[in-house]
Amino acid sequence: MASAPRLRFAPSPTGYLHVGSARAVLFNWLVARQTGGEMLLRIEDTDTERNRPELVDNILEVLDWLDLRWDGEPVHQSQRIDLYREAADKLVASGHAYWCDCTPEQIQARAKKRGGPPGYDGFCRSRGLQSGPGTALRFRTPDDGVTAFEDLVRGPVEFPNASLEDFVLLRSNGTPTFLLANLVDDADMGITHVVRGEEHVNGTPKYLLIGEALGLGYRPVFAHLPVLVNEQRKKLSKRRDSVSVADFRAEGYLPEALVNYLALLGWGPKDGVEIRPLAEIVEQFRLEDVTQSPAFFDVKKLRHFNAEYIRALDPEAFVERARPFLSHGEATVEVLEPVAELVRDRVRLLTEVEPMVDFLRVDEVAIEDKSWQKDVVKHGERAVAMLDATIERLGTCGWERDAIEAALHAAAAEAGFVNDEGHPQMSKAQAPVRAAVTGRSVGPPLYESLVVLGRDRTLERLRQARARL
RNA sequence: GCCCCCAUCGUCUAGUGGCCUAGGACACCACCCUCUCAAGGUGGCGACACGGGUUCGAAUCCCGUUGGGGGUGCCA
Repeated sequence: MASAPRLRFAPSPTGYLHVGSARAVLFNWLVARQTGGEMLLRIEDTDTERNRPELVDNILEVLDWLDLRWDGEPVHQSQRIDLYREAADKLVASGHAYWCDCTPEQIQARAKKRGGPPGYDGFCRSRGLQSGPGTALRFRTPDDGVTAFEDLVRGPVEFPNASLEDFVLLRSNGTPTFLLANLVDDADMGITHVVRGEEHVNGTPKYLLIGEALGLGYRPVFAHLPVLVNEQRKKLSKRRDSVSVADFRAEGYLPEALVNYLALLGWGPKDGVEIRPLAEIVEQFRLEDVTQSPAFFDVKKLRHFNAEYIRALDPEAFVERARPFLSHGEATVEVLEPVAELVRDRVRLLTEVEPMVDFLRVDEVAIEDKSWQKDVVKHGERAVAMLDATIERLGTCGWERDAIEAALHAAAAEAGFVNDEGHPQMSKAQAPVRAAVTGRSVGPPLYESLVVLGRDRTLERLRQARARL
């Protein structure tokens, strides 16, 4: 009886979770959800030197934010060391592994002297060394033959064993390396699909060889995803590129938008519909359809997706999602609520909300120099007339949207902002008013904004601007 | 050096021998709509890296070249 697929995401806590890893999780998760299988989480923390336990929290937290949940409890390799040592012992006993006391310097020096390819030369293969301080355990790779495997995204892959060096299984401090722990755990956890980054392709024959030597009869299905690259077409790196998922969260991206976008890197739905519910992606996703070429992470397109997702929110939900990004809390929420829909349609990031409505909250608005020049000073006498007429009309009109609109139309006509047919030219006439009241050239629709601002504060700002002229 | 891989608009992709004078999306440009800005509408710019084959026919298959990437660690 075939059991349900088991996938795994196996990060090492050596850095914050970045978008490349997030995509790897997503693809694993998609397969798990689609097949009714499981996605397990395994923390690969065998390298005690670089390991930063506090980063595990970041990884878990980010996965939770993305809503890409794992099944069961996370497995920590650091708590399973005995398992790997046991496997190592078996390999020594069967002659598949041997102890080596060469230092990296010695290995390098010999390679240089030899003039050939760098890498370990098998120096200790037949020295019969015993385990001891300063000795690492190496795997004896076959000298001939090939190791082949089937890859869902790249098809059949073959490696000549002669190109494989005798790699380290156990460090001289006794800790297992990635290859050993990875294989042992995948087999032990019953992982059926290994879906991971392309950078692991070359290590796969070694992984397989360990399994064979152990007599495990274990053979998962592989899928190596093309790497994500930056504008220089280099693999995304945490050092060079700012690609931490937590940073995107802080910038005001919605997890749904990020996940949707990530799904489209290296894969596309047959019908070409890009922005769609995750459930549909789960249904349509196929590892076999994943592209083999690297993909550039395009923030501009992500931003567009984000704007679309924000616009799809209903006003109440929008306010809730924006809430964590409002540094003045309830005071901002109060002024945002009446214009929530108008603001929601104009922001691409949640961090853009506050600057857009701040003029409604503050007591005194600072007018940006650029706006003052462009929208007021440049219009000269007509701007003066517009401000005067507006102060006049808004002082007495009713204080609701339509009344305000009518008042501004009348003021525009009075100030001479009219076209050939005598209709008010509001695109120009509103500029001085907007600048005076909001301090900026762009923002939410003016009439609705004034309703929220209130008559007193509106008039006060208009008078102050007028006084500057 | 050696091993592995990739190659369609600027970017993400559709395309699996004829439906392709190559489709969509983002970006960009123009116009329309319009109280600013968005959104929306219309149109535009824009690609099969190159050279050989195979075939009646190639973006699609094969070989080579060029370009790019990944790996080559007592990192994962």
